[in-house]
Amino acid sequence: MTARKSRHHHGNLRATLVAAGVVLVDRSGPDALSTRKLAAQAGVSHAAPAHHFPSLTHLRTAVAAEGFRRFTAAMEDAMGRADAHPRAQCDAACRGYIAFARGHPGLFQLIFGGHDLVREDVEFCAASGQAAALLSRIAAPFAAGARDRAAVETMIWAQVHGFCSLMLSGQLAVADGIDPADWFLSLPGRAPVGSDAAHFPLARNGTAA
Amino acid sequence: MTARKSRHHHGNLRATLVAAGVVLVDRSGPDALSTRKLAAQAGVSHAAPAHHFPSLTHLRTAVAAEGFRRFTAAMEDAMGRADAHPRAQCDAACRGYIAFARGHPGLFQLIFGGHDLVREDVEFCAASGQAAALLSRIAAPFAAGARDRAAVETMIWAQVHGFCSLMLSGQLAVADGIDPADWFLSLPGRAPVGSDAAHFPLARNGTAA
DNA sequence: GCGCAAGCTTGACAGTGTCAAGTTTTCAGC
DNA sequence: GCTGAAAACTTGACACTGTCAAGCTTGCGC
Repeated sequence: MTARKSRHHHGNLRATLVAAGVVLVDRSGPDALSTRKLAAQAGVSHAAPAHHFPSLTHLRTAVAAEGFRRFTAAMEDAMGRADAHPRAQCDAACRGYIAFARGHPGLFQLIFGGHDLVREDVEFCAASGQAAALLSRIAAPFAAGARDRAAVETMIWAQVHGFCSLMLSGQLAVADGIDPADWFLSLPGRAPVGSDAAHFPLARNGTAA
Repeated sequence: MTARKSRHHHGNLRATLVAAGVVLVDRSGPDALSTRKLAAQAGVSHAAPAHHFPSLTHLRTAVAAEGFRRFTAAMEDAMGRADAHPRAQCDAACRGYIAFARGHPGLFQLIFGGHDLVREDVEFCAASGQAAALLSRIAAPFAAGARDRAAVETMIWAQVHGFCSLMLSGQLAVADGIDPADWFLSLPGRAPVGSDAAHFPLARNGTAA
């Protein structure tokens, strides 16, 4: 189905470019993305991508959207293999978060690293919105009111995201032989805390509830 | 002293390039950095920077080192204007952290955004080491043992850094009219928590100690 | 005053994104 | 089943990028 014979029309160029872009970013980082490289890899001329993406920024945005989908999938995957208990689900999501950042640093940095993206792109918004919705769902059991909910969401996200971000930028060295996710989950005072006593199997100081 | 007349020798090119680089990154983001642009701005030929920096990555690293120095200065400045109490110092450092991220998003992303940098550069290591040392000093009063100290450091840094990082990448919208630093400092469960009761003027649930 | 090294220039090269114009293919409407 | 128009792709060009190889200019130690 892909590139039957070697015709003038590729038939599926847009998807091919995005897929190749994901691989390239994953391997060589966000800055390695190049319309000409992807065009060559897809076997088309250097200007072909321009007919599917108005600019490199748009192509980068499409790759980032796919990155967001895989990011969400990483969390959902970890959650699917965990207990249904709210705290276990939250911990699992954090594990998925950290695993994605470690396994796909290029995509992680493309998504969160402040690169030039078309932030109002509908596909990108949908993909990032799904990730945000997942975080929101995880935070819900730990919050009473709307303000609590925003606060708990922010804390969960900020903590795990800051941990990943610092780890990737080399500012936070985790000792050899220690799994970063284990280390993160063992940190005292990790969110959610506060009004979540009912869903919190371990008390804040490490003693059983 | 700068560029006397218009001589062949600039006299202070290295420092001039870094200074112009800081301004450029501050204005237009890390990706706008270009040896030719800086050369033109300094009034020298396009290949002149190569005699002071082996590659663009080295120039970028020098700019990042200066960025780290200003980042540290922003925290120290806020701390200087705050009470000497450990908790007040920690809060002030967070305010400085957030103020720097908001005021200089380009430099913040250059430093922490996973860009290509010469991480073993001595000047860069010194600059980033000073920031880490400051964080360590702030965390010290809240930690009992060595493991606690690393954990508290990690939590403080991860929380505020994640908050800033998500804010800059547009994933975390702070309501209009609310100061992001105020909102962050008001979050329940913010580190340091745990063994810091003696230095914690407010109890964890918001009631006075 | 001389010589040499450092600092800077000029020119070139391969690579990039983007535009304009031309060619090929697909497909809807008759 | 043909036709014309639109979509898909190519070719060529342009300005821009980082980097290299030469050569020129200047300052400074001797």
